[in-house]
Amino acid sequence: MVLRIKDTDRIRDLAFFRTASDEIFDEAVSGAFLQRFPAGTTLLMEGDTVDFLYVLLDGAVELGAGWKSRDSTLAILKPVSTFILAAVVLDSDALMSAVTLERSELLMIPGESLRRAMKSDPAFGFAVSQELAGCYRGLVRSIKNHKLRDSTERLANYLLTQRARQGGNDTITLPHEKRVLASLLGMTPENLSRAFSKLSAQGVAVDGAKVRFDKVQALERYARPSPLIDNHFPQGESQLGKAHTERQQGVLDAL
Amino acid sequence: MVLRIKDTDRIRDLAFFRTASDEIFDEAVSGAFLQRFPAGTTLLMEGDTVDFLYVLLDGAVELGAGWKSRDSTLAILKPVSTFILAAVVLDSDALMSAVTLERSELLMIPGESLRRAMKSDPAFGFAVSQELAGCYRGLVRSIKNHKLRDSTERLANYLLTQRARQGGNDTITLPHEKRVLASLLGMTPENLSRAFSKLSAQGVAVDGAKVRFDKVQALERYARPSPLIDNHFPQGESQLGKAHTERQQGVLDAL
DNA sequence: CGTTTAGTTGAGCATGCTCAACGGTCGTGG
DNA sequence: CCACGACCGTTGAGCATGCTCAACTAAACG
Repeated sequence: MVLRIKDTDRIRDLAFFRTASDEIFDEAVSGAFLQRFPAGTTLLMEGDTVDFLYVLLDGAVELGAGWKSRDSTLAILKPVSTFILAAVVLDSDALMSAVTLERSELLMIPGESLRRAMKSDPAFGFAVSQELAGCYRGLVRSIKNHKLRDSTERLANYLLTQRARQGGNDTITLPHEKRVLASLLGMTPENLSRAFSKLSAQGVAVDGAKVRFDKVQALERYARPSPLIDNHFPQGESQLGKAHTERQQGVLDAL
Repeated sequence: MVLRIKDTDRIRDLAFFRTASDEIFDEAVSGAFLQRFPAGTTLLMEGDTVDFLYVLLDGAVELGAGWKSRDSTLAILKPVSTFILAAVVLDSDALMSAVTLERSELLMIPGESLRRAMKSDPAFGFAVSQELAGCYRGLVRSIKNHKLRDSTERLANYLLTQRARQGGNDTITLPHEKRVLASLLGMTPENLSRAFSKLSAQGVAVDGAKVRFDKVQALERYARPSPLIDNHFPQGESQLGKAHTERQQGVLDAL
């Protein structure tokens, strides 16, 4: 399946395509195709050789890893996110497996096209470096979130992040099932329940997927969000502009 | 202080300088200088704006982060490693603090020079992307190591990695103090002691900084090292060649 | 209606941390 | 040369966070 006109529009606006010339864009995207997958599809297993850069345009994808009968969620991606860019740049194999959580729409760009475009246009190469650097920093934030905070603190900060993204209102809707949210925050569903109960002391009231904040200040005092860990700070321009310089939302969310 | 001839030679051979032309190399390195720091020097604190790319040429550097009176070691770097490359590429502030653990020698390359060189030479830009991608993958390995293994398993794999790096002999020398090794492996010194005792069942005998392996097979059966987590696998060419395509030893070691 | 699945709640357990005490080594200074 | 102190490493006891296992409820779906 070849790209249709409107498909290219959707990705033309991605952080690392926006600055590219039309020729470079065409080169990078040559051989790319758009594909839909049902929920639960394994796109990639650990150790597989990586032939494509994936761009999640719609749906949700879980990145995970396993060892010796244990396995763990490393990130949950929401549109628009690229993934396994690092493996593509190094023409190497995947360190994480990727599975669709919902019916999803993905753009698949041949790795060789991408590498060729990087080598022929320095501005495009620089844009890819910026994307990679953003992914790296997202991972660092994620590690800090996990190592410096206990599970209830992670939940509190997650809720404040969602509040900021959903308009700063006093009530939000959780974007995932609670079991998915739990793995995103690095805990079991049981512990997520208990963490929600603990936060009732900070005015957090849960009803299904709706969460109401009755004492935002108390919650903030408890959560102590930090611009060095969380990525939702108003500092300066619009959050969208910020989100564009440092993307890969999923990874920054993630545990 | 200006670079002397032999200093440039030492960095000319770094993964992302090797492919560059002399002109680009000079441009990237213009304004760079070499500096020595005593042990315990804070090179960078979280949140500082980053003006230089650091290259550790000798000594050891700890990357860490803190929040709300807690703090944690994220990586320990050994020569030759770059650090805070991602912040430099994005011209952003530091997400980690950097402290020398020993007397150390560092090359400091002005961020602006580096970004200019990336934008003017696609081959150099691509090399920086490769370096970044390697750092990213090092972090992913590190997270997997931490989330999928308990502390004793991490120690066992660390010992096998050291054994491979030190020539596959039956006895190795620990390259760090045990307290540093503990933080590298993400545990307290007390627990490191206990983990060593547990591994005596697998033929691990400790005497100061010397470790002897009496039952390597048993240790390997226990540790189950994986090329998707550990970076010391013989797969194909020389390990050095492999280490060059995917560098930043410290980060891959790290917790 | 039964069956399934998500979510909650409770009890017990395990990994790893804190705090404290103790032994050994090294370096300094009397 | 020895005494002292500082620090690393070890060992033990108790504790906390988070996990497993199990039972139970409620809502969704056939």
